[in-house]
Amino acid sequence: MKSEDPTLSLPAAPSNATNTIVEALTKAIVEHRLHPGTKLAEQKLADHFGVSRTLVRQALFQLSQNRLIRLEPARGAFVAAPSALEARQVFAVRRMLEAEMTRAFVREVTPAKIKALKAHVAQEKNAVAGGDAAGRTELLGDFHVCMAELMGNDVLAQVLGELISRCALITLMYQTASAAEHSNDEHVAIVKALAARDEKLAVQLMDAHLLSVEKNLAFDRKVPSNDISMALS
Amino acid sequence: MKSEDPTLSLPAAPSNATNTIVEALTKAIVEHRLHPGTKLAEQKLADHFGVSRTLVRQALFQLSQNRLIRLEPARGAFVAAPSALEARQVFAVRRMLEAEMTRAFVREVTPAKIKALKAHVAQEKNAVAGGDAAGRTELLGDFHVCMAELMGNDVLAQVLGELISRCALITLMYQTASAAEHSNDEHVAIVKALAARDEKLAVQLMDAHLLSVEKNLAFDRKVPSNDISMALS
DNA sequence: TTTACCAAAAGTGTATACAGTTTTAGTTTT
DNA sequence: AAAACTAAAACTGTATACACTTTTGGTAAA
Repeated sequence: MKSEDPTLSLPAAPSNATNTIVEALTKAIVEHRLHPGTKLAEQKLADHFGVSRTLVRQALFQLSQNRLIRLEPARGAFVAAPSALEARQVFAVRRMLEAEMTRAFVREVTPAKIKALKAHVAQEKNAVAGGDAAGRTELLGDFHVCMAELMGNDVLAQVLGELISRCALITLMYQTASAAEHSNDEHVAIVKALAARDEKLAVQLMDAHLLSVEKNLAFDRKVPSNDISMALS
Repeated sequence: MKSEDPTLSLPAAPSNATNTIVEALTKAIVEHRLHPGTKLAEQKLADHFGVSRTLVRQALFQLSQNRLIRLEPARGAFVAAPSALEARQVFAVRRMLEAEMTRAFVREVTPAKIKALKAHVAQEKNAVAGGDAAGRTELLGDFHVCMAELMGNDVLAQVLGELISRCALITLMYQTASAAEHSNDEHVAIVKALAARDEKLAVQLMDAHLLSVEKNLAFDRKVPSNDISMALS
């Protein structure tokens, strides 16, 4: 489902080692093995990955652009703790963008596209049934990126992907298992409206869905911070 | 007009020297002193700015994330040459996002906000009257970011800003002076509709405006590539 | 004349070294 | 005992060094 057009590919993968580090840290943060606020010291990471600080610094800079970590001048890198305000703003933008996306999707819907979405929703169901919070969150987010990709607009898919990954931390921190199940049900309903070419209903369901996801986040939870090597091993 | 909330501030300005380089290169690219395709050799830039390659590399990486340059593994950095396809996709996303933004703006419009927009449009008029293509393009783009900021959603302003800066190169390459004047007129009309709280009209004008900007880009022009030190001196 | 090849030059990718800052821990002072 | 100070340790920011890859320019072969 990932686009492979080289002219539009993301951050131009600077190298392989750096990307390995980025992915490992992303996974650790997103899976809650590294809690918000945890300090990521460059030398410790370099030792852990068996590379020099140079590559670690590249990786940290990339992660800071993804909003997964915060870079404080002369103080170092810390796992980000997105605020409730930021979450609300991200969701407001998503509602704007996805309302129009849904409208456009209905206008050029095809049986093949519906089939692809249905396949995706089925995958979600499995992930939600299993207990894996990280995989579940990723798939639920991918549904929206999937729609964008099916419309053939790589820029849209990328912008939406960034917005979703930006609130992935938030969603992961605050979304309960039952809320995830609810999301999956709503995806099913949206696909049904898309298949029926019911523009008004599809847009309304999408908007309600995003509002519901946002409303179900429990912003009052708190999380401790912990050790790097523990989390990555 | 710029938001100063530290929790939402952009790429966490890694340092000052790096940012100086990023800004100097951005200006040079956007002002067409560095043409698409031009190679940006690290050592030459380092010499020019009187720093080590380390800082230049950081700057180049940042520019690659802004899509102003392309990073080719083991080959180096080149000024980007955005394709017509990418331009169309960026504008499609902008139309989606800005249609909804306009709708939301009308719903919470105030005299103060209208006043701010009018002030901005007046600034544009001056820039368009003068001959400076770079300043003109920046101000015309800022009108849209300005609307986003007036709505108090920093994330929206940032996403929109990225989209606009992403097609700044395209716009600059292909937009004529007369088209710029046309844009300014359309901004005036949009502000008028916003002030009248005419949602339908405002949205329609915004959509037409973006379509018009896109349609007036002359994608068939070609540009040569040239020397770094010339362009930066 | 064109193509193929090869060595030197230039350039990128990564590691290391060093300077300046922040954090830590111990000691003194109130 | 708490607060204030200080020196060492740890860490970040930047420069430099070196290995490896690409580009270049020239020579030889077709």
